[in-house]
Amino acid sequence: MVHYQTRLDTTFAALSDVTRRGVLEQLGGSDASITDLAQRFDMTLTGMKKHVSVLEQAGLVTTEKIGRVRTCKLGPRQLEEAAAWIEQHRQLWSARFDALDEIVENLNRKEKGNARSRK
Amino acid sequence: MVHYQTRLDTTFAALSDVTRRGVLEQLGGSDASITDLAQRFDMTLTGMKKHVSVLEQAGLVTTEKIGRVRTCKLGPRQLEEAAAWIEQHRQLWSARFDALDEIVENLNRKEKGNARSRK
DNA sequence: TTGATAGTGAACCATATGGTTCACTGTAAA
DNA sequence: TTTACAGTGAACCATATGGTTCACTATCAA
Repeated sequence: MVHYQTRLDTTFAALSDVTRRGVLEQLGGSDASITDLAQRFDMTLTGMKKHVSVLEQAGLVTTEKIGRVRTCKLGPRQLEEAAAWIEQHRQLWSARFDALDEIVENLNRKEKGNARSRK
Repeated sequence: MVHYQTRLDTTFAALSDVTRRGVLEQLGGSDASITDLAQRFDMTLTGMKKHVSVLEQAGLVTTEKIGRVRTCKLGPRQLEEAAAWIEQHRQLWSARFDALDEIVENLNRKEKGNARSRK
């Protein structure tokens, strides 16, 4: 049905790494340079740069280089899509589980009824 | 703070593949065997088995083998965790963006004020 | 002008991922 | 009792991922 598969792919993939989720939390607090982040997560500049690139690719982060420092900020609200997907399916899920609950309950009730009528 | 990093890793990783998200949608409709799914997604049995294993590992799907067919159902509600993480950060996000909006607005207002006083 | 600093890119490495084929087991059906 | 079917596991393949080092560029500061 939907067509943003690839976007969702990259978004979820970006979120599937502890370090990157950490970076997002960090940036939730305040903007930071690559160096800041590399230090905080005990990693090479190059390594952190890669993570930031992945996040940027996924639109979760935006960066701007001023002079020689690149500042990273939380990006446009791409989490929305991921949230929407999950939410949609969570509801589906719940519906099914609720249905299941109901069936089970009905069975229990019948069970009781049968037990009573069998007496 | 939180400690379920690994769980989140596997959940998000599981969701980062189109086929697997497709399987989840499929199972949202009705339970299915590996063969069913393999056909529907034009893939080897072995390949689909792997996907199902990943989903099962992530707790998004449960399976039960009866006779020679393994039936896959939506699993316990592991989406909750992922949803919770995203929701939490979405709010953080929004807060920051709202703050930004406010700052911009204030700047605009000041701008106007200055313009007026400069006249 | 000379260092130090911040980031970048290429090359490399080990491991993971998404897929296949092939050989096998266990179950169902004729 | 054969034969067909559903699934499994091992081996393999190409590509992606998460990380490193090293050599380089650009910029800031003394």
